[in-house]
Amino acid sequence: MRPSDKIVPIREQIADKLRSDIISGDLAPDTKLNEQQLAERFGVSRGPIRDVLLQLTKEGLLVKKTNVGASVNKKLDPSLQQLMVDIRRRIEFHAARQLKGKLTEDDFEALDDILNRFADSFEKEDFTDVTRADIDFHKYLVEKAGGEELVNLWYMVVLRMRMNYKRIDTPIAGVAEHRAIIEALRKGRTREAVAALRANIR
Amino acid sequence: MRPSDKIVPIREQIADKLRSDIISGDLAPDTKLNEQQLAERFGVSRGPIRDVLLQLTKEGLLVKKTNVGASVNKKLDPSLQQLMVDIRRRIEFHAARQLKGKLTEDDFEALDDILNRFADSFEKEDFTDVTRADIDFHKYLVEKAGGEELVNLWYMVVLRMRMNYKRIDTPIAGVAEHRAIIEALRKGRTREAVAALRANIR
DNA sequence: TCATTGTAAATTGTTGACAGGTAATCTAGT
DNA sequence: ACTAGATTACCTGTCAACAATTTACAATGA
Repeated sequence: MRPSDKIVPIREQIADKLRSDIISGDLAPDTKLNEQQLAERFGVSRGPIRDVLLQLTKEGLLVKKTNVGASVNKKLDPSLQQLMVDIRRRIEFHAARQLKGKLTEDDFEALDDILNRFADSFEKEDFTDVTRADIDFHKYLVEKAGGEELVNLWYMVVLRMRMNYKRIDTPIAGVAEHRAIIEALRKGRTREAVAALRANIR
Repeated sequence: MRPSDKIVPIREQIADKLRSDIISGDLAPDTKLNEQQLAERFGVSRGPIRDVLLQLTKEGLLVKKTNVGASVNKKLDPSLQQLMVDIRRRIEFHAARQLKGKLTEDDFEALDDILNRFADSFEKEDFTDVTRADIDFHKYLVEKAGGEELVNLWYMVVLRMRMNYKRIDTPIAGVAEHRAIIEALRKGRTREAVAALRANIR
């Protein structure tokens, strides 16, 4: 089976869409999500929608109250935000160390592709896609190092962080920072990679 | 509404039961969980069961494959385990710092109650309950400091850690270690509390 | 006027049935 | 006896209808 044949379950697609909407700020905090409305919007029944809402709740993007429903979570207070940054760094540093000498040429190619997407979207000023590419970039490294297992944990942290960076003050890092990470990894210079990541994650 | 009136949704109870079974080792890794069987066992339909399985998957206790089902996750490899310990410490250290001067007499009472449960279960050699009490103790602190938000993240880490400590080699800390944590917190000595936590989390 | 109680609308939780996919079993042919 | 292909049984994913709960609103009484 070719990679391009990979089928994506409906409920994953819905989850991705909602995640984007929340992170980009299209869905403001405290916005209530109605199961029926979402079901009609995506053309499915309420079952898969409930799954998605439960997932996003576990990821921290939503909050659910019994018999009331799900709504968009609020921003983190500063001290928690700092903790999240700290934890995210721990995870990605760990990934960088694990990956020393483990990345193939295919991997670097895939990372380059993601960075190109990043650059294109940046030029078009499509910052939602920029964010997506940025997340994909880091996700690739984390997954390669720790598998789906670690990605789950990382995802929770990074998504929650991203909710706090609103459109206006988006301190999105440029392409250069990411290239620095790749170059350090390619040369097997773990310390440099870690330093580049530290500068990039904030 | 008195706290004792708090109603616990069925699906929470089922989740708790399954979590216990997995952490205690009653359900070995790779054990497949059949939705229909669980539904009959708990006397509900498959709907709530699916919710629970999805939750536990997000917590990292289970792994789901599309159209195949959920099964108990494997143990973490050592390097990931170490990362988990590291992250858990970060979270609880953060909690200890946040809580300086914030704990009321009621809080200390509640913590004492939990420790008594811990001691009782320890004497009866009911190590499943010991684990539960241990988790409750730390959970209380984390929740007080960071709310449900932080608990979610913490939970994922601590549950995954606990899966690795099997019955035989359970290096469960004693009551004394926990008392030391409480005493340090009571006196407002954050550094001591952090040190006590560091010794306790391993 | 305000508080309270009762009713109605809307929304979530749950259920059972159906459709689609996976994996195990069986059969046929070498 | 062993492999390949077809068939069957089982299980998950999805759906639509029903039950239970909450919320909003209006009516009643102090």
